[in-house]
Amino acid sequence: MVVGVLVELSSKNIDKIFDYKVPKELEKKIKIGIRIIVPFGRMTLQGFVLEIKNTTSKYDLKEIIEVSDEDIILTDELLELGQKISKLTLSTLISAYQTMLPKALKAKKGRVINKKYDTYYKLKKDISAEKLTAKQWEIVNIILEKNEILRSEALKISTSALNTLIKNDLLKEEKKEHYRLTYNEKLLPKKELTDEQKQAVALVNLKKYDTYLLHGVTGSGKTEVYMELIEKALENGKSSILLVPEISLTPQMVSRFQQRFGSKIAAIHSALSDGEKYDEWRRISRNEAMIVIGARSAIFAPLKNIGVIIIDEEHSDSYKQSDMNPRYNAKDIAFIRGKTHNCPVILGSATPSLETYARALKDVYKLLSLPHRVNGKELPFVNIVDMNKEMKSSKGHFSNVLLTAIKKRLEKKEQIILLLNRRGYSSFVSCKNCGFTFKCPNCDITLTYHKSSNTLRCHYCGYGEKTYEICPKCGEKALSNLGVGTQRIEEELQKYFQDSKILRMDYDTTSKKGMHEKMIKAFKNHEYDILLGTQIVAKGLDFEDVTLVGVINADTGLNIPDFRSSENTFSLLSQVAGRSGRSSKAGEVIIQTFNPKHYSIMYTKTHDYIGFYNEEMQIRRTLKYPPYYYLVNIKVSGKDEKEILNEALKIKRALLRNLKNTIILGPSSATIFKLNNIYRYNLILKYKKEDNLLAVLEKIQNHYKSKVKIKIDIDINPSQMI
DNA sequence: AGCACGCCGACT
DNA sequence: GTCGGCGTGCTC
Repeated sequence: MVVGVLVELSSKNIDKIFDYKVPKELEKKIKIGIRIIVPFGRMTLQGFVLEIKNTTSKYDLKEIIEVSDEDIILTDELLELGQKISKLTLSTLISAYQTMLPKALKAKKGRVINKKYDTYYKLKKDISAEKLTAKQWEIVNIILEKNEILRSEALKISTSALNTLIKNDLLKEEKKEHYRLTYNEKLLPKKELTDEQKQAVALVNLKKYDTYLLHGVTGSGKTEVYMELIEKALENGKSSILLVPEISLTPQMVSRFQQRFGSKIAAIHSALSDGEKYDEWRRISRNEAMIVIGARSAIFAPLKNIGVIIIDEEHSDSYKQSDMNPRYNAKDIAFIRGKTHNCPVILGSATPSLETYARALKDVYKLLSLPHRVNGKELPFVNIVDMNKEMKSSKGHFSNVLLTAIKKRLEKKEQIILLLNRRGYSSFVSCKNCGFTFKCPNCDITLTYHKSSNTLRCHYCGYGEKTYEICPKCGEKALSNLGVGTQRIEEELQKYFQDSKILRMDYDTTSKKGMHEKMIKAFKNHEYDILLGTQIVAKGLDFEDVTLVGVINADTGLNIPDFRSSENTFSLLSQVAGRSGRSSKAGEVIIQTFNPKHYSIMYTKTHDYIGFYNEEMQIRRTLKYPPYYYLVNIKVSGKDEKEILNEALKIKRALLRNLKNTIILGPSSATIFKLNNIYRYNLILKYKKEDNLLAVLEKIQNHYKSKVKIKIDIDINPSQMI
C-alpha cells in the first residue's frame, strides 16, 4: 500500500503530495483524511493522508512511521473545501487545512494537547462489609449505589482507604473520556416572536441554498430570528453554524443560546483553552453538538448535515483573515458550504456592508427586514455636539451637553455607556480649530504623516505633499497630531463625578480570562454607573437601565487611511447608539464630533441607513471602489528598499501587460513602511471583470516563491488596506 | 523548515 | 592550496 501525503510545512515548494509506503501492520489504520507521521529529508513531520494507491512509484519510497488518528480529521467535504480555499486565496493547501483545524490538531510544537480521561472504579466482586474500615466502606457504598466512583471523589473521602482497596485487588479501574466544558441542561422557554420576526422566519426556505440579508435595526430581535431558524433546522435533524464577531461573542450571548439549546451548542471563542477548543471540535465531529457558535474559524466546524448558516453583524471586517495566509473571508466559505449542504446562508446586520446591501437591492440576496424594535419604542434620540464650538469654552474632552446629561442620569440612578473611539491610531494631521484633515485628491483617503520626510502621503496611490503649519481651511496655526487613551478619559471623568463608579473596559482590562464576563455582570448589577470603553462596548451588549450613550470622539475612525472609514464610522456609531433605551425607558445618544456636517455622522442622527448607503455609493462609484470594483492588494516586502521598489515596478509592468481591464495603483509605501528593517510597498488592483486574474497573480507569486530577499503577499478582496 | 551542494573570496 | 560565505535546490 502506498499513500499520498501532504506534509505540515507551509512552503510553496513543499505544498504537493509525497508518496510513502505503508508497513503491513499499519495498513488497517489508514484512511483518507487522517494524520500520520513521516520521515521527510532528515526531519520527522506530521502530514495528512490525501490519497491511497497501490501503484509502485519510480521513487524509492520511505515508510510511514506512525498513524496519529483513529477517526478521520479531514472529511471529504473539508478536503475539497481546502482545495478551493487554496486556489481562491493563492495560499498553500497545507495552510488552508491548518486554519480549518483547532490548534491541538496541528503539528506538535512543544506542548501536546490530548484527550482528557477520568478514572473510575468499580467492584471486582462482592465484598462483605465487616472486612472494611469505615472509610473503605464509605467508598464501596457509593459504588454499590451508583455502580462506580470517580477517582477524584474517592480521593476526597480517603486516599489511604482507596489505596488499600486497590492493593487488596477489590476494585477494577476504568477510564472514560471526558470533555473539559459542561453545559447546563436547564432550558428556558422561548420568547414569543413578533409578527415582523415571524414573517422574516417564514420567508426563509430551509430546503435550498440561497443567501438572505436580514436587515434589522438595533434591538429588533435578530437573535430571536436566528434561534427560530436554528430550531427549525434542528427539527429536521440538521445542524447549524452561527458566526459572530469575536468582540460580540460575549458570555451574555452564549448563555442565551445555551438556555435555549442546552448542550446541543458548542461555543468556540478565544477565551477557551486549546484543550477546550479541541474538545468542542470533537463534540461537533461526533454529532454530539449540533449548533456551533463562534468567530471566523467556526465556519470550518466539522458538522455533517448543515441546515442553516448564519453570519451575524455581517459587515464586520473580522470575518476576513487579513494578517496571515490563507487570507480568506468566512462569508465566502459560508457560501461554498451553503451550496454543498444545499442550505440557506443568512447575513444579519443593522448596518450591512455596502457590498451586501447592493446585492440585496439587485435581488442577488433576498432581503428580510426588521424595521422596528421589539419593545415597540422608537430608536433613541441622537444629539450631535459640535466640538469646534465646545473646545473654545472648555479644555477637556467633555462637552457641557454631555456632562449635563451624565449628571442627570447619575441622579436618576440610570446607567451610562461612553465610547472612546480609539481605532486607527496612525498619525494624521488635523486642525484643532476647525477639524480639517488632509485628504488625497485622487483617492479621498486621509493622508498619513511621515515624520522622517515631514510629508503627508497617500497609502493608496503614493501621492505626497509637504506638511503645512497653517490650516488651509481656517488659516489658524493649529495643526497637530491626534490621539487619546481610555485611562486619561477615565481620570478626567472621575474628576467631574467624584462619587460615580466608573468601569473601564478595553482590550487591556478584558484580556484576562473571565474578566469580560465579570465586568458585564457587575455593570448589570449596578455595581458601576458608567461603562467607559473602546469598540468592545459598542456591540451586542444588552443592559436594561442604560439610557444614555455618549461618544467622546466620533471622528478618529474617519481619519483612518481606508476607503471604508466612513462606512465603518457610520456602522460603529449606529451600533453604539443602539445600546441606549433597550427597555421601557427612553434612550438618548450624544455624539461629540469635530465634523458635525460629515454624512456618516448626519445619517446616524436620523438612523438613516438607506440615506447613508445612497450617498456613500456615489463616492464608491466615482472613485471606483467596491461594490463597483473589486480590489486586490499586493504587498511587496524585503530588506533592500531600492530593490523592493524596483521589483514592485516590475510587477506593475507585468500586470499591465497581462491584465487589460484592471486599474493598477502604486507602488505606494505601506502604512508601516519600515518594520523590523523590512520595507513594504503596496500595489492596488481595481477591476470589474478580469477572467485570467487568478492565473496571472499565481504566475507572479510562483516567480517569487523561491526568492529569499523579496516577499510577495497577495490579498484578494482585502478588508482593510493598511 | 533544514540541510547539502557548489561556486567564489581571504587566509591558518 | 583550504576554509567558509551564502545563493540554489531538494526533500517521497
